[in-house]
Amino acid sequence: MNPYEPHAIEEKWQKFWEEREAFRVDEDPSKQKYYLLEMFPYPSGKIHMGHVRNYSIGDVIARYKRMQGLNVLHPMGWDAFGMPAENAAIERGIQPAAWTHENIDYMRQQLKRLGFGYDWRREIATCDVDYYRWEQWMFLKMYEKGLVYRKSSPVNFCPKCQTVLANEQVEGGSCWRCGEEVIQKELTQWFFAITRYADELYEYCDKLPGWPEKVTSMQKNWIGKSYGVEVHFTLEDGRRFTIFTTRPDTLYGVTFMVLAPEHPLTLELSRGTAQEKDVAAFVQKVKSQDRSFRGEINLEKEGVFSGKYAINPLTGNKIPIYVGNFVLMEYGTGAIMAVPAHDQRDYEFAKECDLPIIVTITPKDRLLDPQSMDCAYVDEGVLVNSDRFNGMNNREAIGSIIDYLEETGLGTRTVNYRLKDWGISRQRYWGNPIPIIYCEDCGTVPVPEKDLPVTLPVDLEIKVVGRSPLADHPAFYEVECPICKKKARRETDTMDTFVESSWYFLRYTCADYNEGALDRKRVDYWMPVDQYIGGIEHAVLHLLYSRFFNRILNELGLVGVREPFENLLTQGMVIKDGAKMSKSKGNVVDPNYLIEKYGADTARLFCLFASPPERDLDWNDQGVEGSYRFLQRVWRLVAERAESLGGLTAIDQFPGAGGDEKQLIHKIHKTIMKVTDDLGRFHLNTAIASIMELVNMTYKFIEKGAADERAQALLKGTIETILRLLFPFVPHMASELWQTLGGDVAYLGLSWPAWNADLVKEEKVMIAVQINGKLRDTCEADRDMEQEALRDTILALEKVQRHLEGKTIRKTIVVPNKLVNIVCG
RNA sequence: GCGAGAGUGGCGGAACUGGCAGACGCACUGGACUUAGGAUCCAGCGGGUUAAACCGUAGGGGUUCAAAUCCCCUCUCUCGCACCA
Repeated sequence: MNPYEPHAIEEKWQKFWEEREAFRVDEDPSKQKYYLLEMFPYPSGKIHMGHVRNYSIGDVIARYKRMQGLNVLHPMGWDAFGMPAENAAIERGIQPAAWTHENIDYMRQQLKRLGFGYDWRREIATCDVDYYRWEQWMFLKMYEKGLVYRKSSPVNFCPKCQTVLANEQVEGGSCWRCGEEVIQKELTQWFFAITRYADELYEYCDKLPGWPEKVTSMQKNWIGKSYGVEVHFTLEDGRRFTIFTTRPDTLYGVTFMVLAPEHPLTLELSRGTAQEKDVAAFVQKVKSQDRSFRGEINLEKEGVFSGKYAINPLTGNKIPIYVGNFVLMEYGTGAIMAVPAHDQRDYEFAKECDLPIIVTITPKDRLLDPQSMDCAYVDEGVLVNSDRFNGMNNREAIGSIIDYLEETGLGTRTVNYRLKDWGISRQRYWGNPIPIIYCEDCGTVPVPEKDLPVTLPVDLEIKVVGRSPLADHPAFYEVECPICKKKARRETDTMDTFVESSWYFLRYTCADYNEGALDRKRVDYWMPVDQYIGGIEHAVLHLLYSRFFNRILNELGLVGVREPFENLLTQGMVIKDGAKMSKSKGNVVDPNYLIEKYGADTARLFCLFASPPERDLDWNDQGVEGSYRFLQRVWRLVAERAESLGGLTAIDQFPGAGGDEKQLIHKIHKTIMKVTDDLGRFHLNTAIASIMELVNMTYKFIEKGAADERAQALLKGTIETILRLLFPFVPHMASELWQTLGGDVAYLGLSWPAWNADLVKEEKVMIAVQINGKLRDTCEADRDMEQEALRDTILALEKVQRHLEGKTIRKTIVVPNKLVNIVCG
């Protein structure tokens, strides 16, 4: 017997697949398609365990679906633009392009070494002109439709990365990539009008049954849809200003208003009043505080009187207008009505500034006294001090008051969203150039389609500066205006790299297409993605952007579907010693080391066996040993008897089988059923466990003799089933052993075993015998045995008799083929 | 605070619609084979007991013949959002 030598075997089969283009796939309308996608990696240098896990899961599913006869698209590519390339270039004086392509070459080889089966003809690197040129074209189309616009606004800026970040890319006030504290900066930049799709993106979250609820709920949370009303308050001079509230039921309890420091009225109102200086100073102070400080939850409420009053439209009361640090310009209208009796923040502010409190909702069981309240009353109750609405339940009052406001023209029913438009300008070099030209006479001019692509120059020196290095590269930015032909300046910002990842899955379907961005025919054959697999960290970023982008491309007629990803699987992180693997923690396991020591099959198997895909995987070196041991056990099982089994015709059943043979036949078919079922639900760990059981039983079967030819044929059949079930998980070993047994390997990769339902059922079943719900005995019985007969058998059992002694049977519950419960007392 | 999810042996984890809790693996213990074993094989492995009884799925109640699973309350942990009006 040859010993198990993973390296030689793996190299052999990888070469075999490569030579035959085994994973090449073409559109074939006669076959059912299956588009399986894993999130493409950033080419940072080398593959890490998170990738190994992600892609192992994907590879199992892809191979399994192929074995089931589906036409499987399983592509791979590179999210190749981004800052690490630029940083590496600055540190080492090399070109980002060179650095990136080197990394890609290395990592591609690593993926191949792990035996993942991709259709490499469809490989994409987003930094290639042939990719990003189409994105520029899409930008122009969006520009035509008014879905891209430019505005000046305070933006999140990471001082370390020296660039702008979208709202989604700020995590708790820090940069999502480097963790540096984000500051606010006033910049003019380009925005994608994602808010126009806010409602649809929100509502469709409930129409994505194949997505984990966690993800859709995070997206809904992020979009932050809330129903309310815009209410118009009047200034003393008669001018109106508008606030947004979700609580119109508390309108009669408004005792003051608060404006955000950035609100356009803030400085204006105080002008010429005694408050002018105070307000100006306060606004200055708040502006100087950075965002994370401002967002601090326990930040003390501060504010100053603006010097002016407003009129409550319902009561006619004159109420003071304040400027407060807790009101955000970005949400609603940047101005609020304050109801200290029923809103905790307003309450705190009222206490701070000594403002009156009017109760308008009271609980049923007690009276609220504004003097003695120590916090706002926010629960349900009945309206008081609310004129015609007195006595109503406050929830019902919301609708009635809104109706009244609309009738009288004092307010409008509105829906407000937390989601902001997506700022995509980045002051960096290694990204997709925004195809825009600024001309002194003609203004903002989109690059004409015929002039695309705007190619990113690859011959410039890269330094750390607070703006794109392209801005120091005249050869790039000096252009002539496409309209007037005068000297003009090219936009030097590049696009957020999340733009590239928002449509790469579409380009895979037609990666070689060069007559346009997408070949609709092929896109339509493959889309939507049947199964998407990736990390939870992209729950709102990439996944939300992609849903948005796909809608736009749908409207541009490039894609037929509205939602790009039918089913989503979010795999957990790889944990070691209680923390996510990271260089700083020093708990990284290098996939290369694993491959060298155990081979790719073991690395894959362990990643899949140690825990179910959605959960975090706790890395355990001894567990890897266990997986390795199992594979060796399988190896020995087959290799030791390959010669003697070689000439036999395998069988997985025969009529009249009995004893051990019957048991084994049953186990074969049951295992096929179980593994098939588990793979359908992504329970890869339990699928492996049941294959292990079958292997264990096969060893037992051998141990017991099984010398005659029929038993040997059955043994061969069992082994073949094991190999076919194992193929998606450990394709190299399965192929090698299959071949050792004289099988056609091309066939192995294309045949998922079927089970015989009759053989899954056992003739004898074990019945659990309970007395008063407690297990007292077990008993073998014939399948589907007559209930009366079963009852008699069980009552005759010694242990049962002992427990029944002196008692009367009240009831007997029989669960067919499973359990009998005798109730007595 | 809001939203989502989780809590099962020493560990990773099983148990689809309520029906024998702990599959499979790791670790551990004993044995076999061996000059040797960190290889392999056999046996054991929730607590408890000579054996049983009994106790066990975060804790407490409930529904049910029967609950890890369903309902209510409490606790703990993880994740996301967070002065969102």
